[in-house]
Order: sequence, then C-alpha cells, then structure tokens
Amino acid sequence: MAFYDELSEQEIIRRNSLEELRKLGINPYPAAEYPVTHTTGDILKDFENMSTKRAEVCIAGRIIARRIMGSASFFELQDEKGKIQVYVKRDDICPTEDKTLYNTVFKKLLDIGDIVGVKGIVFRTQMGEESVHTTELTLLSKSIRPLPIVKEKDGKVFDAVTDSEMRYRQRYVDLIINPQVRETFINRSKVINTMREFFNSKGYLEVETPILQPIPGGAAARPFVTHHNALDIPLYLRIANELYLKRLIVGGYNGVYEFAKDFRNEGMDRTHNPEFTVMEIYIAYKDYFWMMNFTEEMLEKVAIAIHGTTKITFGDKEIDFKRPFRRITMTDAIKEYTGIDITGKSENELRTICKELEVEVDDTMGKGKLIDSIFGEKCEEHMIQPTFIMDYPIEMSPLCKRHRNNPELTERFELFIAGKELCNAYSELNDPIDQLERFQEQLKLSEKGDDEAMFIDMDFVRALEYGMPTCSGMGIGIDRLTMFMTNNQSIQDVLFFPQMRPEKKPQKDNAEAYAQKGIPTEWVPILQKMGFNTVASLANVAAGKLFNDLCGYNKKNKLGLKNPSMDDVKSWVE
RNA sequence: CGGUUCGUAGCUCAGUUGGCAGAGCACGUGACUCUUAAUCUCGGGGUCGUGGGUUCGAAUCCCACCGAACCGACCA
Repeated sequence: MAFYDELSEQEIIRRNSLEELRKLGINPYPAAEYPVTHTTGDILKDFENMSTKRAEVCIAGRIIARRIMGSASFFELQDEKGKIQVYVKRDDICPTEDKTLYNTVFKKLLDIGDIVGVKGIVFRTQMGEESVHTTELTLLSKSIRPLPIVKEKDGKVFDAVTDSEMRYRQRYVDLIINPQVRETFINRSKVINTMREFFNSKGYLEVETPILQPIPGGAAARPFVTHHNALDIPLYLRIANELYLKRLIVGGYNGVYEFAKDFRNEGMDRTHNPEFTVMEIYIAYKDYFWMMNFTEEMLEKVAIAIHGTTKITFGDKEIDFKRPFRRITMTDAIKEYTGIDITGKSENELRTICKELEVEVDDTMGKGKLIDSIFGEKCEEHMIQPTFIMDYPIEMSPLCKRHRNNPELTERFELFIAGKELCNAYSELNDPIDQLERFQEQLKLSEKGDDEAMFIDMDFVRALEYGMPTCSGMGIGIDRLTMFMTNNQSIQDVLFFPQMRPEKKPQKDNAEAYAQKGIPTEWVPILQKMGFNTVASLANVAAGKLFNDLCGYNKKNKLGLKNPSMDDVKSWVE
C-alpha cells in the first residue's frame, strides 16, 4: 500500500483494474497489430451506404464517454478523424454462458481514456445516431490516469479545460480533449506544405544549414551560447540562416530555401518563443520588387489552401490576402501617420522629432534605429491589411543592397499584417567591399553599446568576394503566419510544446533517510502526508503533538499499524 | 524587470463579516436491453500552490516565495 500512497483514489482503482485484467488473461498492453479498416471519418462520410449494407468495420481509438445500462451500453470512441458512438450488447460479445467480458471487463475494468479496438456493424440507432454495433471488443491500451472530462450537447461544450498551464505542459491531454487544437496543428502542417509545394514547383532546392554556428549571423538578436568540448570553442544556436543560404547562392544554386528553427535569447510573450520557425528563401537574379510579387502569390495560395478563400478572420479583424497588397515606403508611412517628412534629416534632428512625438530613445541609437522607433510606435499598429513597407534606412539593414536611387536607403521590404511584422526581404547585398564596411559599421554600433549589433563574418565576406549573383531573399515567421491562418492570438497555441518554466516538485526524502533516524518505513507516507517531506523538517517539532497526531491518524484511518512509543517519537524529532 | 489577476477533490468551479471544506461531472456500489451532458439509489475522495505572520480560530486578512494569464518594459 505504501507504494500507492502518492496516487489518487481513482489512479489506485485503475491500477487495480490492470491486475484484474491480467488475472483474467487479458494483456492490457498487447503487442499484436490491430487490423483497423476504417476511421470514424470514413464511416461518417459514407454512412448511408455503409449502414444500408450493414458493413463490417474495425475501428480503434480512445473511449471518451460511456453510457452503461444493464446488459447493453453505449460508448463514444474517438480516433484521429473524430468520434462515433459504439453500441455494446452483452449477449453479442458474450455468446456463451460466460458473461465476464461484458459484466466485468467492459463494465468494471474499462474506463474513459482506454484505447480499444471495435469490430462491428455500421448501423443507425432508434434515436438516429450513427453507430457501430460491436461484435468483438479488444483492449489495446489501458489508461491508468483519469482524463479531464469534457461534455458536449448541441455543440455546446461543458467544463472545457482552458487552464493554459495544463494545456501547454500536458499538450497530449489538450490534444485529446480539445479537438480544435488538433485542427490547428493540421493547418500548421498545411501552411508549410503549401509553401514547400509552391517552391518545389518553381524548381527551388530545399536545403539544411548549421544550427550550431561559430558566428551567429544574419540578424540582430541575442544568441544562446553553448560549448563544443572536442573543439573547445563556443558555439551559438543560430539566430538566422541567411549567411549560409547566400553562400549556397554563391555556390551556384539558383534558388534555395530552408524551414529553420531559430533561437533568440530574449523575452517571451504572446508573440515570442525562444525557439521559433522561420522560412528563408534566396533566389538568384531577382530583386525585391520581384520578391514582393512572389510573396503575395505565396500567401494568397496559403490562405486559399487553409480557408478556400483569401479572406480570413483574425480576432475581431477581417484580413484579405488577395493580391496585390498595398506598397508604401517607410518614409511615406511615417509622413502619413505623423505628418513629418524625415527625408534628409540628421541624427540630431531625428532625436528632436522623437522627443516631439514622445517616442522613447536612448543614446546608443543611431539614425536607423531612431527611424525604426518612430515607425514602430506610430505606424505599425495601423498596418492591418497586408502592407509592404519598403526602403529602410541603411544603418539598420547591413546585409541589404543600397537603394538604386538613394544611397541613404536600402532595397528592403517588410510585410505587416494586423500590426505585426510577418516577412522581411531584401535585394541582397553582393558587393563584398560594401559588405565588409557595413559589418565594420555594426562593430562601431556594438562598441557604442548596442548589444545586438552583428558580428563580422569574414568567411561570408570571402564568399562574396568570389562573386554572388544579384539575388533576392525573404524570410517569413511560420509561427506568426500560422497564428493568422488559424486565428490564434498566442504563439503558444501554434507550438506543440511552447517553452515554459520547468515544473518544480516539492523535495521529498526517501524511506532510507527516515530509517537512519529509526523511523519505520510504514510511517513515512503518513509523516509526508502531514507535511514532513524531509527528515530535517521533523527537527524541533513538538513530540507530544506529533505522537498524538500519528496515533490518531492510525486509528481514524484504521491502518492497524503498531503505534510508536512516545520515546520513539521524541528520538525522531531531535 | 514592473503592474494587475489567479492557484480549493481527477476535471470545471462555488465558498457570505475570519467560525465544522461545498456542488456538478468523474470515481465506487446497486438498478436498468436503443442511450446520447443517459437516468435513478447509496457511498468514498481535500497538504485550500509553498512557507511564515496576525488571531482563541485563516481557503478567507498580512508578508515572502513558486507557478500561470493579461498589460507594460525589453525585444523582432
């Protein structure tokens, strides 16, 4: 019994059921394949035909509800595609005198949460419910932990589990009891597949590049650091894969793309997880105008793949992904929302403008960051419908080609939707001398105190020195795109396992530690139940009260243990 | 990192002015051969997040800590 002490009453009952099943010769975790012929979806889709033909099916899944009557019962079986009602009649599954399988196994030893196989006939009940009439019932996996019960009637859901702690920490439970969550992740996969098929149809190559990088390049962000023992060097988890993909363009591929996990050691909130998925694509001989068209086409395809239309709902907003999207330069956007023309303004003038607009700044900010702050605080939130913001200041885009008409700017665009950045793209910088100078500018910013200025990657510069074709690249946040496409407001809802602080279990001493104090093993669970989880916690406890409590507990719960003597207890608390 | 809110049975949640710890579902028992949030009988189940404090007495009031959500800060 001591072994079971940590378990709840219901868990103990289920573990006992395991033993009962084994005694009856039923393996609760059989090894053999179960010959599934249909999913619940297959049956419901073709129900009229199958029920008329009294089709025989084998289905498998989890019991999620039971309605037991005397010698006939119904339960609901849920599989990947949905759920269907199953009818079990005692004399059908127990044709002989021995009714154990129904009376004991099905009614007593099976529970909600167990995974079973059902062989039976498709039929409709008198109440009109699509059902399967069981001829053979097989236990496939016993569940010994009770599942949260969610009930439903007429589309209304009762007692749904919304506690984010359980939903994210125990995603498997979330997926079992909240079917719309499974749907979200199916759509996430569809988003990625649609993009991949689009790229492959154009002949672009899917590639893989290093996650562990000696120089974390391609973006402005704080990296995670780790250490390689054999090489005895620090390595960084990638913050972007841009520099590697461009090396491959140098190598002669016309188009390369990668769906990549990136890692950034920064804050977490509703739109940021420390690891997240980005798709980056680079295509030779193109520029950022071409890339805008390409991006529009891609997103329109994704929206149609998920919703069958370009119009989607996101929170209280309706967003239309129909081409073409609005295009506006950053300067014009700032003019539109603040009335101020920043063209040709010096760093000091920009500082003054920020002060007037009540945009927060600090001394480490250069010209580019100041402009970005104005845009971020005054403009971003207005970009609800898909909008390309073009032509960023050169200072904040060190990997981007100078604008063909204005050397202060770069040929860069970002796509904003619902006030959030979704894509980032350039006409890629391929002038190796300019690139080295821009890296050196970053070094100066870093010396000025900007802790996310880029490192200099000399090998990347060397690659450019061999010559990279003109090229356009684009990166898109897959998690955010999925949030839009599945109408989820939180990144945690589109990641199976969002990062969370680890659970902490209260520390408990084992029985041996108590034994060293002369405390018999059988009293350990009782002491722990009373809150004395460690031997140390017993120190200086009033021996008299503890003695009374222990004897009282023994009596009240009819444990039949031999009570310790007062002297014993005194020695325990010394 | 700061502000707000929350943490009570396996799950969803009540809990009044500080006065015996509650309900529904789930679980156990018994009845029931077409039920569907099945129904009906009886029953068991609690470290009230953790630790301290105030009090004759704390789920409730105070402090600290742990965890979560939201809003900011930082950050793309």
